[in-house]
Amino acid sequence: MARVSKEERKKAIMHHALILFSREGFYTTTIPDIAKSIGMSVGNLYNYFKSKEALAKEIIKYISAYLSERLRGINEEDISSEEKIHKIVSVYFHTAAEKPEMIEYFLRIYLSNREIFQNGCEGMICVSDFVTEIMIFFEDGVRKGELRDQDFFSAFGLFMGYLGGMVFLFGEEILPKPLEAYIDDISRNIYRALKSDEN
Amino acid sequence: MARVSKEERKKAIMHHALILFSREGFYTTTIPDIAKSIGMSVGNLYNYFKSKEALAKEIIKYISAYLSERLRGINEEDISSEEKIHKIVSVYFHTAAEKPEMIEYFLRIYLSNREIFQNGCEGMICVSDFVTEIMIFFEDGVRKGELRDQDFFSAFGLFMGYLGGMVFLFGEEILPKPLEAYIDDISRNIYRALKSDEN
Amino acid sequence: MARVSKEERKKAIMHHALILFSREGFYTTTIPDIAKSIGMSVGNLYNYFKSKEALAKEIIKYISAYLSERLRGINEEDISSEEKIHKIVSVYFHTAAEKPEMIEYFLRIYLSNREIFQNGCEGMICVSDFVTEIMIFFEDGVRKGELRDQDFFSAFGLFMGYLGGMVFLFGEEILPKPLEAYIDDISRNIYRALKSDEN
Amino acid sequence: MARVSKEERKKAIMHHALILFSREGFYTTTIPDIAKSIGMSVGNLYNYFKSKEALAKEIIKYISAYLSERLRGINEEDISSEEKIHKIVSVYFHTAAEKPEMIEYFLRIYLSNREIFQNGCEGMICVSDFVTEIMIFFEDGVRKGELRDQDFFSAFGLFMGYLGGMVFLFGEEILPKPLEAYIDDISRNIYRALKSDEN
DNA sequence: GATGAATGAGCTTTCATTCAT
DNA sequence: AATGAATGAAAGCTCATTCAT
Repeated sequence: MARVSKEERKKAIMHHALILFSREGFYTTTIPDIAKSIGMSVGNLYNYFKSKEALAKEIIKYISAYLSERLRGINEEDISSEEKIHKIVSVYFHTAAEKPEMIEYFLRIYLSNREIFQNGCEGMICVSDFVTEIMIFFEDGVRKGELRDQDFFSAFGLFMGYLGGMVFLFGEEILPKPLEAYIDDISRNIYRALKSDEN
Repeated sequence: MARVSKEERKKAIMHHALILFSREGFYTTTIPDIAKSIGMSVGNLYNYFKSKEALAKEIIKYISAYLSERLRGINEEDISSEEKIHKIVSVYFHTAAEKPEMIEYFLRIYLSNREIFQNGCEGMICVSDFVTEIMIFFEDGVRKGELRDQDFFSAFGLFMGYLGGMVFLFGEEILPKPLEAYIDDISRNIYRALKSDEN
Repeated sequence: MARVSKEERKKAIMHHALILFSREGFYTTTIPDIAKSIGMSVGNLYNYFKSKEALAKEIIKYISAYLSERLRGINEEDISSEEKIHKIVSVYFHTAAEKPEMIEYFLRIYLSNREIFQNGCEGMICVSDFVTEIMIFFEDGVRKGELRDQDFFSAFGLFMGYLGGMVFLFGEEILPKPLEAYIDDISRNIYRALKSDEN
Repeated sequence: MARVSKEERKKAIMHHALILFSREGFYTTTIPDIAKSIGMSVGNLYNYFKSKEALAKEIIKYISAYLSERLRGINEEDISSEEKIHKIVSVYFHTAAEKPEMIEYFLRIYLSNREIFQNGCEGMICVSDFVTEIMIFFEDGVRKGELRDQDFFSAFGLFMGYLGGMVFLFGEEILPKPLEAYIDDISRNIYRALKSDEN
């Protein structure tokens, strides 16, 4: 057990907790549930996270870092805004398909349980990396004349709400096709909504 | 106490529970909390709803009925799809501003706590009225040639995700302006995304 | 509803309660259950019996009266003790087969829930009619020289314990044959145990 | 607290619960009552037994094991059936006198509350050890020609019903003499009922 | 670091009984 | 006599967190 570093152990806990929280909900997942899923004692888990809430907060920071890193890659590419939109949608949906727990956690745990994230994650502090990348994408597009210059939140809400909504529908098993099948449609819709009129 | 009918009393309970659930969350709102907020005993509350979950399910049905009724009014008007979009966004945002508990409940309680609504509200049964109205709007628009003929869920996700996302941002007090200030922007974005190319 | 006398109404309540108590147990049967089974309101039921316990006590008195009446008939017949034993066993088993609720109530509710019958039915006050008839049977037999003169309770315990035990086994669906099939065997065993040595 | 093993702790809980259940009844004994009687917290009690019913079931198994062990000793002795009957009655009554809670539990809790023991203790599964020893005693006696060959249940019901009935009368403080004073009478009655005719 | 027994407050739910009508 | 909404105490059970080892 002493083989792995404290940091690796924390990661492992977060990974297991993320899966349980996203699958069962924050309140319906117990600390013993999490401990058992890692094969660790309840008491020891508290050596790594001082409370269930603290664990939940660290997880959302981890997810934000993960997603923003992927967005940063796209932002750094020298491609049109239209192509970037397609890539962002693609990354989001592929993540939702391959690591559904991440997006589910974002939507069902983080966004929906204000009371848990109140102290320490107010506003969007704990997901600011992620928001920043969307902002960079949007402002780049406007600067290049590819996107209409509108209120940032109108654009941000479109992106996040639309993608989140689709993943919700997918999670409810309402969508008749796999998520990836919607990438083209949705990218097009977003692009049409955001593009500048001269294009 | 016999002044009010059993049905009115149920409505009153639902109203108080709706406010508490949307404000504090399902799990962090207790039955005694609800009873106290109405000035009713805990035991008596169970004469009206057989469980906390049953209460939550009746509330979402009530919200779906409320919203779908408003949408039906719009669908019945003889106006363009563009105007309808504007009216739908307007109704949604005004509801969110005036009865924030309804939209918050929809987003934070209903959509995010699958386990609560599993038995009896699978799929979107408990909000089917509402979904139906969106479908009618969309298919009418396509039939009239005003909207592009695309996958319904691509359109539905745009509507519900986008509007929900904005209300989320508003609830987090992130939006710099009141919700209503975004009606024009958002209506335009949605219309651009959905309209047929010949328009 | 005013057609029937108060006494008839009480009987009806006792009858329904007897069935429910014997089938489901005293604590697992609720007053609303009883009220519903008669088609009467909960409040009105309390006009006839001042509490659940009072109802239970009246029921056991009723059962004792019913059984003792049958035993009195046997005691008054001019037949041998051996024949009387056979008739008593027969009455008991036929009652258990045809009105199982009576014997079940006696065994499972009355004998097993001391706390309910503590005030008002101490000792065997509420079943004294019944005990008295067994005592008459036994003392008659001794007087006639047909039964051994032994401690009354040794004889009473044999009668009541043995018969009760068989009904228990029957209720548990453990007996391979119907109750009545055991009448001869059991009568013989009791007679052998009790008869005087000169016979 | 770590002085005692988990198994010893379970035994201790069962012991205290047994006394309370037999004295006060299953439904009138609360989990807090039991916890308090051991000096343990309510929550911790649930670390040992997953429910009140599970606790009740383990207790009856324990009692059955206890009694059957004593009966096995008697069955293994090389003595006549008449002597065995005397010893069995003696063991039963001494147990009832010294550990009244055991017999009371058997009679008042186990036999009378079917609903509690329905899942997991159907038929006589949870007391099968005990029933088996009575069966061995009876069949040995028949084989040796000391007991009449009759239906096993006619004999079993006599044994268990009679002994149970006497303990009931004792528990009701109806018997004028201590239980032990009845051992000879009752043994004789049982022997007369069961013995083969040639003896 | 690691364990898991122990705590106890607090949850949802039940139900005998009352009482205004 | 009759109704059934209303009460509220108390039940069984859960679970985040602690702490002795």
